[in-house]
Amino acid sequence: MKGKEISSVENINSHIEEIENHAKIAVSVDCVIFGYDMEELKVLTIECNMDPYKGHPSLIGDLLDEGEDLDQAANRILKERTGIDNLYLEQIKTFGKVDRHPLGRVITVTYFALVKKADYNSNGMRPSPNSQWIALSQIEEMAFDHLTITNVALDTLRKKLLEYPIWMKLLPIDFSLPELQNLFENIIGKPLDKRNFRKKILSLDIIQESGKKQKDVPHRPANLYRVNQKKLKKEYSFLLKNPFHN
Amino acid sequence: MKGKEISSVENINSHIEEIENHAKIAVSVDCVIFGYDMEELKVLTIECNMDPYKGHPSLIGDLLDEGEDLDQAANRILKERTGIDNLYLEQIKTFGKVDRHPLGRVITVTYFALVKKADYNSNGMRPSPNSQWIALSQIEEMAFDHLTITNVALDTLRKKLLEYPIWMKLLPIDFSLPELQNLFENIIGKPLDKRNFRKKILSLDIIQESGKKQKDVPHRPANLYRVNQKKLKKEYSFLLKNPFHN
DNA sequence: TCAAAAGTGTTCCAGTTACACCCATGA
DNA sequence: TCATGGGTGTAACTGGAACACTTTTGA
Repeated sequence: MKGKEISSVENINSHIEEIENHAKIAVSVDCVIFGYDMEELKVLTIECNMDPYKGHPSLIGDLLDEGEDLDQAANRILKERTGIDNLYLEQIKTFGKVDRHPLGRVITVTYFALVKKADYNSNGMRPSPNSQWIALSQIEEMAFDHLTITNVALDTLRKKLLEYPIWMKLLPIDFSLPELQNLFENIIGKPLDKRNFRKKILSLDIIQESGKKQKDVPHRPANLYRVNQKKLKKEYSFLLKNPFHN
Repeated sequence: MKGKEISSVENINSHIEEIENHAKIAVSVDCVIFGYDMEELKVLTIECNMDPYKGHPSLIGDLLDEGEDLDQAANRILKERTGIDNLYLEQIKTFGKVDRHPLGRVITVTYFALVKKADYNSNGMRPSPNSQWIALSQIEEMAFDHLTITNVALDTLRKKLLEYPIWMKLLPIDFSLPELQNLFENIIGKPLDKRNFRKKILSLDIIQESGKKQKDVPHRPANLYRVNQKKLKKEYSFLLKNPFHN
């Protein structure tokens, strides 16, 4: 029996092909925007007004424009919705189930972004009235496949958190070690030993004492730290700017 | 000064919007197909016949069809090009620079796949004549942004390799520890200590002696091992089937 | 002076690294 | 008997985990 040849040779990657006549598809970019208010990790959502998901929170996103790169689109969306430019963002995954959106076929490229909540609240912009921060622990359902997306984003964040000091993108300039530990516990989802946590973080040499202390707390005030910029530049320079990986 | 409201409320995720009239875009799925022939890690490529990349190797891919899920498309492409169904595959990243493809705008969702080369060679299919396996060490240029994609795939593979025994997807049923070590060294890119490597792998309890030995080698024949199916089922069941993460 | 949370060191264990010689086979 | 690569154990080191008391502030 003579072997059949594997597939034809014609291919988008090898030969000229009629791209114009081929199926084109709507592509959206959705962002899982994380913020941390010294208590809980939250996600910025907008209320969905579309059957069958009416009333459910959905992620922040938009359709990709013709002449727009993916990272550009993510940045545009973040700027539009938070008022902040150049947020830390990273592509997560692309979701493309045929029936994932009730309006028709839309595949979505997803990103996660990290926002300092103080910036969000104090830029002179008024958030759109039907958007809100929801604590991760409070999220039960979301529109479309957005709960799945949020969970994948959280997994990604968890992993990155242990590899790189991206937590700094969620914190104000001055922060305390207990606040940082709480952030970690929130994201990782389990309590950490205080002494071991401090030892670990301080050994990284990525933060330094600011000299300041907490004020007006009904207990011993914590020392405030800030990021060691030298170390940051030397070892994590990609955290200094918005990384365009594309 | 009264705060300006952030963005309008209308949005693909919140309100009904004219999807039909919005920009639609060609979407392709490209696969970085890895194979290992007991010597080197290789990638399956096809020769590009399109200016300005004529003659360069490119990845295996195709345009996404209207009613096709992303993972489905990846599977279809792999089946078409390798003759094998249900290969191990995982989504890597989506690349969407506006000018990445000379035929027009095409964003590409990329996957990596792992093939046992013996399967590829012995399924009665004749590979298409202009496709070939290229050793990673030999790859210098590729068409489009495929070199970038391949490098990202390799990074992903490197990380996964240390976390899960996905290397089994590259090896024949019976394999020796020196072969496995060589595979690791090939992917990680540096030599490993023989004793430590064996200790580590054997302690995972994921392989067991098959009782067989290498034949016709001009030196002491190595013991052949195979995967411990019980352990595999218990701890890595996702390796038993093609994982549809979407 | 009390309540509340901040800050601080040491010991133990497990996993990783470094390292050198004998063994089985075919030629 | 030689050349070639296969197979084996131990000691030192490193990083993580467990764990309890003292300090500082505001009320």
